[in-house]
Amino acid sequence: MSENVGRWLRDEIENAILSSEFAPGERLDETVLASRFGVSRTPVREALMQLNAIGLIDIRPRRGAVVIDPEPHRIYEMFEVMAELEGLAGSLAARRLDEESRQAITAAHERCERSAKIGDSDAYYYDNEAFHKAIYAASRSEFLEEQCTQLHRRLRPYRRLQLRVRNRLSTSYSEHCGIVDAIFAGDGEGARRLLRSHVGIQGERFSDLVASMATR
Amino acid sequence: MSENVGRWLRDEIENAILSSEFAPGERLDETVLASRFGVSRTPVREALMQLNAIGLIDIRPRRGAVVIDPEPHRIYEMFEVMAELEGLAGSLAARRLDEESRQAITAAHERCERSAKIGDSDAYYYDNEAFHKAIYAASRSEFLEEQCTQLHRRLRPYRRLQLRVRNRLSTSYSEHCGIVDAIFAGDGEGARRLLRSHVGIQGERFSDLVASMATR
DNA sequence: GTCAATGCTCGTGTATACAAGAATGGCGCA
DNA sequence: TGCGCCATTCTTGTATACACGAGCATTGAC
Repeated sequence: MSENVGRWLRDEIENAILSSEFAPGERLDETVLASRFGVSRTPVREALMQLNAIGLIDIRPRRGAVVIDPEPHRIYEMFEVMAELEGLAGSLAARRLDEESRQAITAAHERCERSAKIGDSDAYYYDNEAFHKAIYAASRSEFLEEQCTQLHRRLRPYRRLQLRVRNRLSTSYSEHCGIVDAIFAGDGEGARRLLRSHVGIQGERFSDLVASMATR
Repeated sequence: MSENVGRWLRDEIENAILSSEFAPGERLDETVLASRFGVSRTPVREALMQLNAIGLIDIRPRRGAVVIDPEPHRIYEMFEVMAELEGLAGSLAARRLDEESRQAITAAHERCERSAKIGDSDAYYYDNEAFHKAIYAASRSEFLEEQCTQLHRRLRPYRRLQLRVRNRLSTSYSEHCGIVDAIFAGDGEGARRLLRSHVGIQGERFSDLVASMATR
């Protein structure tokens, strides 16, 4: 439990939304949430305000809060921006790589390899997240790291859906290999280009996304 | 005045911070703010929470809120990310340009020309902002537009300082010309490259920034 | 004289009460 | 029987009260 109830609640509700326990479009009643978590309405309101600022829910005056239900084209736009930021992180990482970051990336990359080899999509999901976070950290730009982490969080549910697509696991891993090589070789532009196409969703991957969103 | 007091207050306090009325490092007392704006502490707290989420202030439990005083290297990182996002916006704008966006960009560009010619740095400051926003809109990516607008807002005070630097006005305008040419020619990669170097702060422009921050 | 501990005061964190607006259901009229 | 308007109820928005924690000052002891 975090230092104050509001932040703790924000994390709780955020996780509930990201894990689809609170479905998109669902109304979030302050009183219901308050009794569910055993607190008063005040910290619930604080948590909702923060989620509103993050962009996870929509609060309309006198109308209450609802979980945002983003349209596919908006998800696409978010991936587009994510690709750009990850590309920047990769290019900075390649230029600024130090021993510590190199080890962190290597470790995460090897965990991805194991998960991909045995085809464990859940394990790969977590290892993949660690891999990308290692690259954010290696960029040595705190602000960029924060922005990437935040956007990554919001896109988390859709990333998970993507991994279900046939062959995506091994494709993803082989793309990781190229990215690691570029970063370790100090090839900033190469890392940028590879990360951009790794993260972005072009062509049939967009229809995969739409399809998986429809059947969820 | 906005629909609810909290949002109105957020804007008021945000403007006060961005215009340096509330200096970096300054303590924001809830009671003082409440009496100053003639409201109770509740909406003040809501506004502060939102500003905290945006990243303009820092709220520590039982310690209250202080205006964030970003270090120069962090400002640099923010410009670095901004450059990347604007580059993306420019490349998308070049590929997706329609008549409406073309006219908006042209209009803003011509206003910049007038302000630059007469050396009116304040007018140029506003026209420049409109110019960049026209490019965000031309990208036809709502999410990217939001992200750019938000980051632009946070960097606003420093942009203003930068314009004070000798010759920056005319240099900036001539860079705009190249950007407009690239976008109108449908040259996405050219627009991206030019915008990145236009927005980013490399070399001596970083020391200019640090110097202007110190003497403000 | 200096350092540490305790107590007081100020300010934030949470709860609750009250008011205002929006939505829904019922009743009346066409 | 259907549509529209009014009233009631529910939910949010704001205010205020109370409690807890942190910081600072003062006093006592070494």
